[in-house]
Amino acid sequence: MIVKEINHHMDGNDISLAVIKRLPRYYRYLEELLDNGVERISSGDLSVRMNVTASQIRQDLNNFGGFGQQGYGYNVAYLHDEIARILGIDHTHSIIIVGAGNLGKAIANYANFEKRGFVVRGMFDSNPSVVGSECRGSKVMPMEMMKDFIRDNGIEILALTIPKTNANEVARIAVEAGIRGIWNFAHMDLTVPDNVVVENVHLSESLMTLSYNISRQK
Amino acid sequence: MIVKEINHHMDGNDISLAVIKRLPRYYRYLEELLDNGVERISSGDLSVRMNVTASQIRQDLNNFGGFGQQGYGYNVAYLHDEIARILGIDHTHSIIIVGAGNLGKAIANYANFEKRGFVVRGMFDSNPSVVGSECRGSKVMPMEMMKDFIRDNGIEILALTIPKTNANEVARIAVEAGIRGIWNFAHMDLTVPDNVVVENVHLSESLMTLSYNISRQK
DNA sequence: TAGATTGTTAATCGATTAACAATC
DNA sequence: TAGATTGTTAATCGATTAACAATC
Repeated sequence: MIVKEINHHMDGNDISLAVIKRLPRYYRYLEELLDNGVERISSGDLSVRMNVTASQIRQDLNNFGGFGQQGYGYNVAYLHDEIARILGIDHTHSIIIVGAGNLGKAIANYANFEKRGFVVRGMFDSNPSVVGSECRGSKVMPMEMMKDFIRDNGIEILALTIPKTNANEVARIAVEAGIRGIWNFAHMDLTVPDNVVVENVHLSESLMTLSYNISRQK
Repeated sequence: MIVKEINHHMDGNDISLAVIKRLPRYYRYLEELLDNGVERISSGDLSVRMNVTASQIRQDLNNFGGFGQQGYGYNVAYLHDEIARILGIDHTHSIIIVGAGNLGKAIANYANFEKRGFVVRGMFDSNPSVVGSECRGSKVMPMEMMKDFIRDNGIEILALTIPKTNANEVARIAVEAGIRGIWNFAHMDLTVPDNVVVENVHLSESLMTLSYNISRQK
């Protein structure tokens, strides 16, 4: 028996990546409107501010539900909170950082993440001379402790800021321990099971894209 | 008189962003093949390694030229170098970093960039207590010196690792001084002239995407 | 109510994949 | 030469934009 899929995508897994990648930007603009005391906004007004089409905004939002009202537009506070809920940032997430180098420390010290509910619960490093050092009020632990730490503390997210050499091995252990997502800064593609999410931040690739665009500029 | 556009896109500005974003990944895989002593590769073999279609690889590459040979495939070293040339990383680029916080320092210390020809020429910060401190062999300079420094040293790229409050103002000054591209880590959209390239790295947005995907995972 | 603006369908546009003749 | 594999055209698929009836 075929059940017609309901509109609001309760299964949630058929929304295109392009749409999902735009949600945080909507969220950022709504936050700003909220800070400026703006109560409501139409897709037309928002489209001008964000430099996208009003059509796209309405299409994107309607993937998740009808958050607006004809003749009125969208209530900023309400839409803001709905997007937070969609993004899963209406509750906290526990993170550990593996790799206590410059980048790992930068992320650990990044206050804004905590504001969004991403809480750094621990840091790990394989280098004995780094282990034990303090970073943002917590001591850097040795790699051997990672697996149990993930299990014991229900860690959801692993921020991976180590060279590519050991990245897949660390990922494998973290997956075994039940990690849900990996924020990958290592310069390689991780191999993980389907139920584990990987979000790549390949800084050198981003810089190469910039280089390309500069080169092609008249 | 209408001149039919030649195939290799000498004007260079009509290639889709999707293609361009894939180039650094091709480059990374070719580098790896090169390191492993692989001499030639077919689009079919590469497609298996990279988990994309062979068709896409051939289409992407043919935006820039016919780098392969029927019955043979692609010469790894040659294609590697050609992609480097396309990306504009066959020569060095001068960078300054504005914002000598954790992230700025992390980028400054990131040896891999130098390997790709991105050379950090200076760092700047508005905080007097940071100015003068050493970072990777060079002293952090006060913001007031940035404009002249860009001009005098022919700086191409500005890595912007400051809070959003002053980001647009710094960008404006850098543009006046002749900057070609901005690698923007600030949580906002910069407003720059058309001939200046902006590449955004919005870390919190990346983390929100990860959060979304975790939430939707069964 | 009249005007504004949504939600949603239809039309367009662009990107990906498939297919195959060309050719090494 | 025969087999392999490209470069490229055509077919398909998906995403964006336009249009407008529904409705607040």
